[in-house]
Amino acid sequence: MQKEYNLDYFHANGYLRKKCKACGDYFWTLDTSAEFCGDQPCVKFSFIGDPCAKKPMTLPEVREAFLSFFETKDHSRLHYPDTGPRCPVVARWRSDIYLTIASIADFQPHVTSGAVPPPANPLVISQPCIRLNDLEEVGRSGRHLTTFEMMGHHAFNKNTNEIYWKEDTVSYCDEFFRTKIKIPREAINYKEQLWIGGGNAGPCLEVLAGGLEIATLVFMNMKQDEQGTTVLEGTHYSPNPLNIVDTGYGLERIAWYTTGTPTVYETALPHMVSFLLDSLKDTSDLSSIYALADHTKCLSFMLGDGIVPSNVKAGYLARLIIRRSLRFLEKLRLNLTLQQLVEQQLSYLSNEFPTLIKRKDQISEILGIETKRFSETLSKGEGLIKRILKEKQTIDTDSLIMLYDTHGMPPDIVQNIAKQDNITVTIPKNFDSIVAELHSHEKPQDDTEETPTDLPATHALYYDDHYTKEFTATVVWTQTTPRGAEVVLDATAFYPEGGGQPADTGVVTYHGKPYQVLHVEKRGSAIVHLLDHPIPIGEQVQGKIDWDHRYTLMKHHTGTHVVNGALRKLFGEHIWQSGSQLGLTEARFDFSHYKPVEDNEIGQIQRYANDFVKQAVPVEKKVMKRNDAEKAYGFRLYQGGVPPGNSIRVLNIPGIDVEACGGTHLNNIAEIEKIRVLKVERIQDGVNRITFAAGAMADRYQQEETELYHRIVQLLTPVYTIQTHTSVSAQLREVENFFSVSAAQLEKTVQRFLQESGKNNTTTVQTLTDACRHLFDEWKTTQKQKKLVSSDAVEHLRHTASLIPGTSIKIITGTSTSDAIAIAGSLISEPDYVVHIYDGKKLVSAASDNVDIDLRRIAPEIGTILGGSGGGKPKMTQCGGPRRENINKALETAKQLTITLLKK
RNA sequence: GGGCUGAUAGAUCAGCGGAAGAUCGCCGCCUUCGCAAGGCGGAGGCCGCGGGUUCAAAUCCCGCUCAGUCCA
Repeated sequence: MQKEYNLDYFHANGYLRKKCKACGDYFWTLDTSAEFCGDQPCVKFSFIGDPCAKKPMTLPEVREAFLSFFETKDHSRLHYPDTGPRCPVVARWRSDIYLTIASIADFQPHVTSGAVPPPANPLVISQPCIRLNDLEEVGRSGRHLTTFEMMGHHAFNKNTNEIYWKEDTVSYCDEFFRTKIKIPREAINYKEQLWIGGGNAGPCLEVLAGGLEIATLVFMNMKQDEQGTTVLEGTHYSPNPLNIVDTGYGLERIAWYTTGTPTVYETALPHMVSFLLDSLKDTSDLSSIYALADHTKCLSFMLGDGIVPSNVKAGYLARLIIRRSLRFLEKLRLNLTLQQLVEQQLSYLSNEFPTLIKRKDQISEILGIETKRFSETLSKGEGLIKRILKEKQTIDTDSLIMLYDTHGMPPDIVQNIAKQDNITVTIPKNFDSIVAELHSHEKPQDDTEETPTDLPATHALYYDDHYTKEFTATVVWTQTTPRGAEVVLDATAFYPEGGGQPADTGVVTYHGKPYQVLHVEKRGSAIVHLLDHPIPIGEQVQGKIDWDHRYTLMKHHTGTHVVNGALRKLFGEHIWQSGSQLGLTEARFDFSHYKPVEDNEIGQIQRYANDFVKQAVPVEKKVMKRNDAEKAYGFRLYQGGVPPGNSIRVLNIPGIDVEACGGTHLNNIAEIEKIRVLKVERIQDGVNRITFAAGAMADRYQQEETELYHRIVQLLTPVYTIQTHTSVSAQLREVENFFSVSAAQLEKTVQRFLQESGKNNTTTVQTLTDACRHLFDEWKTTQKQKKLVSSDAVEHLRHTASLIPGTSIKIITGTSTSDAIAIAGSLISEPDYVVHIYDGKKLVSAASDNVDIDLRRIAPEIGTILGGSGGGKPKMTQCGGPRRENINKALETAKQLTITLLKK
């Protein structure tokens, strides 16, 4: 490895290779007396209060110095449509991470693997990054930040085309720090290290000054490979097709080095720190102030770049930061809301990052919602804690874990609440690992790896023309499986299942005989047709897809993009696809949004979508170079996932929606005809699902809905005269809500309420909704009356009482039309009674409080006579069974058994 | 995506196979010059929806819906 670092540049400039006395690692230095590598913990910070740089610099000054310096060295700056010179902090172009954690992350995995050429080469960028790994240290350590900018100059070298490699990289670094930041050469050491991360590895030099790592120069030349011959930390690596210069210059750290402030926070977050200090009476808790200054910046980027708080994925991370911030706010007793602080932060960031403040209103709304939600969670949790304390007098580890894992109560908050009752709660040291252990049994989801096949590739005719219905092709491969004959053709118009679009159906004709296409799927670059009958290799066949089937799917697919556009128009740029499934009768589209969709918004979505359809916008379908597409449309392209490869299919509906999409689509959105929203529901925190139908299917739903409406009106007609019949769907929704049932159960439910209410007079009302409300009230009244005991009936039964000889106890057996429990209860409110009452459904036995009897000893026997059984409490039992004809015998037996029981 | 909770009065919850409860809030009366407090009384429940088991389900079992929360 040593030769990896043996650079001409070091030798030519008089650098010495030394071994650190503390850690034993090697480093290059001009300082002949240097004994230590210059990294922590081998040395302490030496620049605080005593910066070696000539003058303090601000973040924008350092950033611009860096970018323009590398521009003079032929590096290009980048530009994206949404975010300008940077990528978003939410890594939309990657499926393996949620947040952008390094400048090189912008180019992984496609550029670094060599599949896609870099957007420029070499290039320079200052990329805002978010890392939550050392969250606990933020504010406390004086140097950790969740949000920072990693400045990088990157060169992607192919063997044939080397831009530059180690020598230039070190030379640029030296020149940049010497001339732009004005750090004396002697103050900087270069430490030899190995860099491993994200499936790549390579030698690297850490650039150290004053005990601070101000840059890392990585020479990424290896990739993870089981066949590889290089073994690093137990993993095999082989040479990467590209030699990548991956540098990371810490913007905040470099600036900090020039200012020498007590912590990095005064330099990285100068305005916010002083704003907080000015707003506080007690400024002693500096670490909380720093953390809050940091977290509000983190939130500005997260929410500004469109993350919607949620209990999953990136949204969960946003919520984590929101809740941590709220607790710091509480701890500091700051008289401001989180909303106000983030607004403040946004105003500080607005010059450097103008896109963030555009979303200010939504960010504020989100923070308002989240603040309220957290306080609700806490107050619920507080009640729970109080109850546990009441019961157990203490909170053991199990409860502590339960409170956190199930109810989101952080242990230190539990501790504080218990303290109010003078109860000490100890948090076990391994609390975090206990929580981790709880979740460790989950199996990691195995990504469905495509089994590599050597099937012959199929030419996809549906991409040549999305409207291809018939074609001629040759069988190039076949095999028979239990589910049918698998056939690969040299070309096909049959669309294989994928991207939420179901497979095409239809027939393949061979020798004049049509064979059903049962399923179509993609396997590698081959498209496999599942037929009900085999066809030999080499034969020519005619394919014909079921056009009705496909055309409906196309309407739904293009419709989905239009609905996405409508949602974005109504709600804003944070709308992002989180799932999509097309069907024949309907399509559903899941999207991020920070609150449930309100009823009146459903109509608005539908109106926007249909307005778009009326505009008859032609749909552009084109294959684009990935870089060109990203440059033109931004990362919004990747709503439906990130396709691999250098070329991607872009579906652009100008002014409405543009996405990378592999599906088949209409030529003009007018062909959608119409869109009807069927349902909007919240499927997850922060995610809503909209279900809609397009074209003829929309009509069908409308018709079904109207029919349902009229059937219900018909049901109600005998007792309700409904005068107006408008907004049928809205009314049905309202009524479904009111009875808390789904549309499928609505009829049944209305019928049930009609029957149970026993209503027989006619009432005139305005609408169906009014009728249902009225019916419900009637039903309630009836239910109450059933429970009411008629005093006449009670008195009548009381007159039939007979005294049990030799006792003061009176016995009553009889039947009643109202609830036997109520009647019996009323009879035994006076002392000395034992009663057996039957109401047609059950036989209730009950005894007055003063009667010494255990009725449970006879209840099963009485029940048996009725063909069932019975039981209950000593002085109140119930029994029954299907054989109602035996009731007289049962009552008589009850009487006899009671007498026997009492005589004992 | 995977767990774990929960759904009962307007609110917070108890009950966890045998007459739907408590506390707060609400209404009325008593007390007071008036208010608060106190005393007495009252109204207010499809026990989330749909099935199943049982003589009997708020309670047990299975779906569904909604909500909360943790992890990646």
